[in-house]
Amino acid sequence: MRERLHPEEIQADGAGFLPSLAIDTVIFGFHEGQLKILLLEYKNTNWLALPGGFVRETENLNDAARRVLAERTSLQGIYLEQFYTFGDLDRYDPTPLRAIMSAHGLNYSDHHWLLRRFVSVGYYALVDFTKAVPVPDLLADRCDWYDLANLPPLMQDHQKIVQKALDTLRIELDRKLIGFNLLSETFTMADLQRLYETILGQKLHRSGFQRKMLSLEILERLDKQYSGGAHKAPYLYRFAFDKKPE
Amino acid sequence: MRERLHPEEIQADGAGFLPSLAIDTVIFGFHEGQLKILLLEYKNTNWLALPGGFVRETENLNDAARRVLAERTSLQGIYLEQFYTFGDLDRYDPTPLRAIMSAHGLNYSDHHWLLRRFVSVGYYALVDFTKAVPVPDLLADRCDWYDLANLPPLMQDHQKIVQKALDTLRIELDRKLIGFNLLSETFTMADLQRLYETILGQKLHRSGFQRKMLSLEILERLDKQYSGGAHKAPYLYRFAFDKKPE
DNA sequence: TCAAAAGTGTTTAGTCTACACCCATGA
DNA sequence: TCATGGGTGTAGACTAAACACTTTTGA
Repeated sequence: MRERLHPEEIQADGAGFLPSLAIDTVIFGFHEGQLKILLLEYKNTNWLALPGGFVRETENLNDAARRVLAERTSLQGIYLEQFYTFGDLDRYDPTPLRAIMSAHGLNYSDHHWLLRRFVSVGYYALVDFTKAVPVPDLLADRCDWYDLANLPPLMQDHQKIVQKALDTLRIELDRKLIGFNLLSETFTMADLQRLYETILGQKLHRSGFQRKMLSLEILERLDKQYSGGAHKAPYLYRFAFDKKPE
Repeated sequence: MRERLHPEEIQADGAGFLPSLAIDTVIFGFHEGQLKILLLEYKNTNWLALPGGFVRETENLNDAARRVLAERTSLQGIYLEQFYTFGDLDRYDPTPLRAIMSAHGLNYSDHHWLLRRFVSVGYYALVDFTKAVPVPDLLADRCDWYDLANLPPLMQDHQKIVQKALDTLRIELDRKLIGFNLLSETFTMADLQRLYETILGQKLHRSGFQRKMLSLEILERLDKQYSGGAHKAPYLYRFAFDKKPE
């Protein structure tokens, strides 16, 4: 079921894939008050990059993005949104990829399809941190979460892609009620508020936030959660998909 | 200065352009209370299509869109925004293009690059209707404005592209103050309101609209316009770019 | 002086902010 | 019973909607 980039695909002339077109995904997670994204670390280099992939000739663009997402997180049915297509010429810098390929003991000609210019369609995904199982791709030896607030340098223009994804996420946050996709199925109002504050980068008023969220009428109140803390137990909530479809 | 698709480019194997990648532009204009878009009519067929083009190998994606826009409207420095990239498999229907090429007396093999699958990056542009000079491309014999409210059937998925462009325009309308790009340099408050009402598809309250626009502090009030009507003359306004940059 | 359109004032309703208060809970 | 976090109440500020009133213009 799981499909990966196979060696023969790397060596071939890109056959079976649409040429000059790539996909990059910014996969957001939320854990311990921190927004995180999934990054790949390439073998024998210090290059960090966004999970990406290519579009099969017989595959919808959006399906290709879903496939990339599923390959890296082992998750299906995740919130995924296309946000921008990056096509500047200065994206085209074969140096890192050549180094990565060398690290694999592969030395291709400068005309290898992976070294040519790509236009890349950017997607962002919102996943439940506790459910995702990061899986490296063939060229990488690690796939891990990194704090968005403290990102290491990224390959090519991936820093710019992350920034644009975050900008889009902030704008869409209240318009599309997408924040819930970053939490477990049940959560407290405080969890939700911490998430919103982290994404937006600003404090929100507790009582106002609660009222606003409840007024949307998309939250289902469940039993209280007895956390063991010396204070009133908070209610748990669940996002009720059916109550107000987008 | 003006660059067009030359015959040798059509006949060649797409050399010089990024393969499998296209650009489609939804060019909005506003005239006599109607939102309009520019469409191309192909020779000897009844096919109508959005102005489009391809990306040169040595050209930024956004520059390619600007080039396409300039070629069709003879305008520079126009508001242009990328809004979505369309990559479904069912976009791929070579029938219309084959018919168009036949109408030109050209009979190419099924492997001609124009007949292969394309992923298309969608842009929308907002132009001053009175300034644009529609210019057909090589394959078309007409380039004209059509009422958005009464569109004829379009080629391939162009109807869907137009709809998505309009959806985006509506969402961005107040967030980015982009409506002004559709009017002449000076306009009355009534002009502006009619434009907003047309884009949003709903009536707005006159006094509230006026106050809201003025409160943005981006409109510069000029002399009154004596229209000859038997009523109070309206002020002319100008959009003051410098007052509140985006 | 009248009708029509433009500009502004005013009343009202709704929403958001800030603070306050009470409740539940385990130490 | 105390401290702490959770839930709701409420007064004031701000914003938006609806309506009314005045002004300007040419017939």
